[in-house]
Amino acid sequence: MAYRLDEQIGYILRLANQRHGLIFNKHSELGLTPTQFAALVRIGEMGACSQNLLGRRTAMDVATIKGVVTRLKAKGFIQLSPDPGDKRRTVVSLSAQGQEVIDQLHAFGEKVTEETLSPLNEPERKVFLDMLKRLT
Amino acid sequence: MAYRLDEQIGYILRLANQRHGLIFNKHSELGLTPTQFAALVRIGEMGACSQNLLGRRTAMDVATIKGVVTRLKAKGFIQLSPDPGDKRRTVVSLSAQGQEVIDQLHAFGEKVTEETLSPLNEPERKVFLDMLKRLT
DNA sequence: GGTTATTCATTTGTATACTAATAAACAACC
DNA sequence: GGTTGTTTATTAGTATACAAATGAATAACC
Repeated sequence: MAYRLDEQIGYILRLANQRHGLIFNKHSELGLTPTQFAALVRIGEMGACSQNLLGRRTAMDVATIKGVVTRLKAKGFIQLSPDPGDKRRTVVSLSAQGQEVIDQLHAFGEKVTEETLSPLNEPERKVFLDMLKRLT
Repeated sequence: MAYRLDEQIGYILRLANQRHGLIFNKHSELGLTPTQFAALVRIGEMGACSQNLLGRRTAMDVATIKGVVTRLKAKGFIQLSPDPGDKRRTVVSLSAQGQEVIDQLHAFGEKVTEETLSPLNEPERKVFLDMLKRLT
C-alpha cells in the first residue's frame, strides 16, 4: 500500500487543528487566541497559581507560558504578584476584568466546541472525544 | 454542566498534536520537522509544482510555505527553478537527494503513524480517522 | 550546616502559522 | 489594446511551540 500523506494521523490532526482555529477566531470577541483562552479558563478553574504551574496545567512550556501570561496581563485579564513564601515564583491570578469575563468565555467556548464538532452527531462525538483523549 | 477545559475539542486536539510532534521528533533521523516532512512527501506525490500551489496542497499559507521551502532547499532535499511559462512562479522539485530519501520518509512516516495510533486497535483507528477527517 | 539536586523564571534561537501589505506578472474582458 | 481583476511571491509583524542555557531560590539529604 502506497504511503499517502492525506491518510496520516499527524497531517489530519494538523488540518483539524487549523479548522478549529478558524472557527475560534471567527467567533472571538475578546481578542483572545486559543492558547490565551485556555490559560485564562484554567486560571478560572484552578484559582491563583505560579506561572510555571499554569504552564504545566495548560501544556505549555516555560517559554510559551511566559509570553501568554505577558499578553494576558497586557490585556488586563490577569494580574501578577510575588509569592510571599517563595521568591522564585510569580503568582498569576484573575483581575477583576478577568473574573467578569469568565462566564462569557465559557459560553464562547461552548459555541466554538459546538461548531467544531458539528459534522458529528451526539453519539459520534462521545466516541470521538474518548478516542482522541487516548491519543494525548 | 460546568465548562471544563479538559473536555473541549480544541484543547484536546492541541494535546494530541503535541504528542504526535514528540513521537515524530523522537524517530526523526533526517532532521525534518512534521511540516517539512509533509511538504517533501507532497512534492514526491505531486511532482514539481509552484511554491504557492505546494502550500495549498499542504495547507500552508504563502508565508509559511516560503519558510518551509527555504529550509528544505538549504537542507538539499529540493531545488528551485524559474517557470519558463510564468515569470511569477518558482518551480519546486525534488533534488537527487530528495528523490533518494522518499522511500525512507515513507517508512519513517508509517512508524510515526503506527506509534501515534498505538492506543487504538485496528477497527478503532478506522472509525477515528474517518471522524477526524470530517472535522477538517 | 553545607553540599547537591531541583524548581522557577528568563532569555536566546529556530520553526510553524496567520494577517496584511506590496510589486510583478498574468488573465479576462469589453 | 487597455483596463480590471487575479495570482504569485515576498516581506513585516504577531503569536504559539520547543530546546537549551542561565541565575536565583528552594528542597533534600547526609
